[in-house]
Amino acid sequence: MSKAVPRFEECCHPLTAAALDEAEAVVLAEALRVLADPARLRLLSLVATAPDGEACACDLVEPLARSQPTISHHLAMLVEAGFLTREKRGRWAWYRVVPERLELLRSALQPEAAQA
Amino acid sequence: MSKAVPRFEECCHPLTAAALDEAEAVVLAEALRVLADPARLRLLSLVATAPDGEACACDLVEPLARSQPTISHHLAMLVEAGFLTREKRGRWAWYRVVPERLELLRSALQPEAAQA
DNA sequence: TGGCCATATCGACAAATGTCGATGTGAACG
DNA sequence: CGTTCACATCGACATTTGTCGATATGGCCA
Repeated sequence: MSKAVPRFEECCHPLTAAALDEAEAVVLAEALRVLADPARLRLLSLVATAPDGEACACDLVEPLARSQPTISHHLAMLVEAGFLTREKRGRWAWYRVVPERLELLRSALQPEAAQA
Repeated sequence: MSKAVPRFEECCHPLTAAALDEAEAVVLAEALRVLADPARLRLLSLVATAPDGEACACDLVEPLARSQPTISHHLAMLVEAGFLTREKRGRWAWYRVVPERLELLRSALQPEAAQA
């Protein structure tokens, strides 16, 4: 489940510009799959709307109504996929969204996108 | 796997505007999950780039390198989720993309989206 | 009408995934 | 130091999912 080099640029060849080959489709699908889960969408949403744009993992377990290991697992997936960054301060882990990563995905869904 | 009323409007509350509740997250995740597969992304891409914006199912099996039932299954999912429309003409089934549906999804990933 | 063709549906199965409880790790604090 | 706390990792398990071959459906044509 871990990649040496997350190839984000390859991720988002626009769907409607040219037919995707299998390799491109796999990379894009992996990115979308990370978002295609209610728990991870809510985590992303919670972090995005948190004061100062960052949220502590300790504040994310309760609202999700899932166990702490499960939350930790989902956060790790979001970080590995580049949608979140993690900064450990003392005993706590703080998360921030990476807007550029979301924008990259959006560009793949864009009609007639000029990926230049 | 079939819904009486596909609630597309509920689908795409912007992630970064307000924290998603579980129900909203489930709907959005379902939409993303449909796209989070290489075969379905390639189908969408093939239809989008086809001449006159429509493609016959008969031309989609070979490039995908999967069996005919598998292609049919993925096309059905894309239609049910609203990303494609199907029109049966004679013995053939013709598919078209629904750009508004993709745009709806894009709006959910939009930072600071004004969903008004 | 009978056969062929394109597509959809069915049933099955291996692989992937979300979830949990138990446990490991490492920082802070008395 | 030993304890506590926040978080990550591990191992397990039930469910979901992508895929296939076999078969059903329904239009077209000789």
